[in-house]
Amino acid sequence: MRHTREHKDATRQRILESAGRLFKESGIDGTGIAAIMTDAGLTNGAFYKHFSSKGDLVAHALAAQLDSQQQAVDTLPPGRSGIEEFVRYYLSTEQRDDRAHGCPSAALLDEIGRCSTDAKRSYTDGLTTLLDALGARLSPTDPTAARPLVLTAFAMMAGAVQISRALADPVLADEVLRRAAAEALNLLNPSPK
Amino acid sequence: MRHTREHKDATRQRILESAGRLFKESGIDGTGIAAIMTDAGLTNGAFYKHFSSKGDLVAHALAAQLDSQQQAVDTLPPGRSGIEEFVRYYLSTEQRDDRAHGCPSAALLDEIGRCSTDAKRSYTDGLTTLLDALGARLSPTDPTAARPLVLTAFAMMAGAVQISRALADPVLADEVLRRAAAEALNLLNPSPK
DNA sequence: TGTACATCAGTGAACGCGCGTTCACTGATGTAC
DNA sequence: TGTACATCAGTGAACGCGCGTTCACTGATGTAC
Repeated sequence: MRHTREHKDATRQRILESAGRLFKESGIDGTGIAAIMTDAGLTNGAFYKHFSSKGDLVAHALAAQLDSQQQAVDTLPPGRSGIEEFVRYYLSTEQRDDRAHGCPSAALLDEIGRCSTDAKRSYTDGLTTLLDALGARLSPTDPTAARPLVLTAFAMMAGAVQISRALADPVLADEVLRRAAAEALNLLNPSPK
Repeated sequence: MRHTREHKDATRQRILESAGRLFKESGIDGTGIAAIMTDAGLTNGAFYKHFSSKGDLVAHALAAQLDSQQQAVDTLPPGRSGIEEFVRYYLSTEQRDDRAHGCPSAALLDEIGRCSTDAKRSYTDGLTTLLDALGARLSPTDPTAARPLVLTAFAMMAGAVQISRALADPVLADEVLRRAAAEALNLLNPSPK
C-alpha cells in the first residue's frame, strides 16, 4: 500500500482537506503545519514529502476548497431554484456558525489578499469557475452576461457572512443575514419590479 | 513631560495608530507587539504599561479605527453627494491598494470574526455608529429606516474590495470595483428606476 | 524657593513556547534477477 | 516462484527564530516638606 500512487494521492488529499478545514476555522496564519498533519493522522515530518512549503499548501488547499464548493453548486437543482437554494444556504445561520465546512471566501478573503501570487492565482481561477457556474444558471444562453450581477451578489453575500460573524450582538448578526438574503434574491431576480 | 497624563495619552494614541495601520497591512496574527512598538518609536517592554494583553490592544485598536473612519465620513459633504463620494472612494483602486490607510472592515473582517468577544463588541459598536452616520444622510428624518439598505450596500462594498485584493488578475480586479460601485450607487438610490 | 523622595513611563534582556523547516532514520513496498 | 535490493512515505527529534509576556532596572518628573 505504502508506495502505491493511489496511496500517496489519497494521503495528499487528506492533508488538503485537513488544511482547508483548519484554515477556515482558525485562519491561515493561525494554523500550523503540525496541527494540519495531526488532523490528517500523520506527523509533521511527512509534510514535505507532499508540499514544498506552507505557501505551496495554501495555494493547493484554496484550489481544493473552491473546487469542492463548485461541485456542491453543480449538484443543486437546475436553474433559478438552485440559485435561490444557494443564496438561502449561504446566508443561513448554519453556514455562518460552521466556518470549518462553510465558504472559503467568507472565511479567508482578507487573508488571501495578503498571500503569495500563487495562492491568489489559485483563488482567482477557482472563483471565476464558481461564478461562471452560477452565471450559467441565471442566463443559460449567455453565461458571461450574468457576470456583473453574480459578482456583486456574491461580494455582498460573503461580506454579509463575515460581518455577521464579527458582530457581538446575535440579534443584529441574524438580521444582517436576513437583510442580505432578501437583497441578494432581489438582485439576482432577472425582472426587477 | 514623562509623567504627565497628556504624555501617556499621546503615547497610547501613537501605539493605537501604529497597531491599526500594521494590523490592516499584515493582519492581526501577522503583526507582533515588537513591530508595533518599534513603529510607535518605543521598545516592547513599554507595551504592558498601556495595554494588558495583545487582545486588549486589538479591541481598542479596532474601536479607534472604526472611530476615525466615522470621523472621515462626518467631514464629507452633507446628504447624498457625501454618500456618493464615500462609495467612489471606498471602491477606488487607491483605497484597495493602500490597505494600511484603508477601511478596517475590508482589511480585517474575517479575522475579527475569530477574535475575542471584547474585540467583537468594539467592532459591533463602531460599525453600528458608522452605518447610522451613513443612514442619517440617506434619510435624515428617519435614520433607522435606511439601515437595511446601508447594511447590505456596505457588506457588498467590503466584500468587493476584499475580492479585488484577492484576485491575481489586475483587469478582473479592477472590474470588480467598477461593478460594485455601479451596483452600490444603484442600491443606495432612494427612487429605484 | 530649594531639597528629598516617590512615582512610573520606558528600557532591554530574558522566559517558555510554537512556528516552519530539516534530517537521519525506519520499514513496508515495488522491482529486477 | 523466490530472493536481494532500491525506493520512498512516514517518523520523530532537532534547528533557528519570532512570538507574547515578564521583570529588574533607569531616570526624568511631580509632589511633599
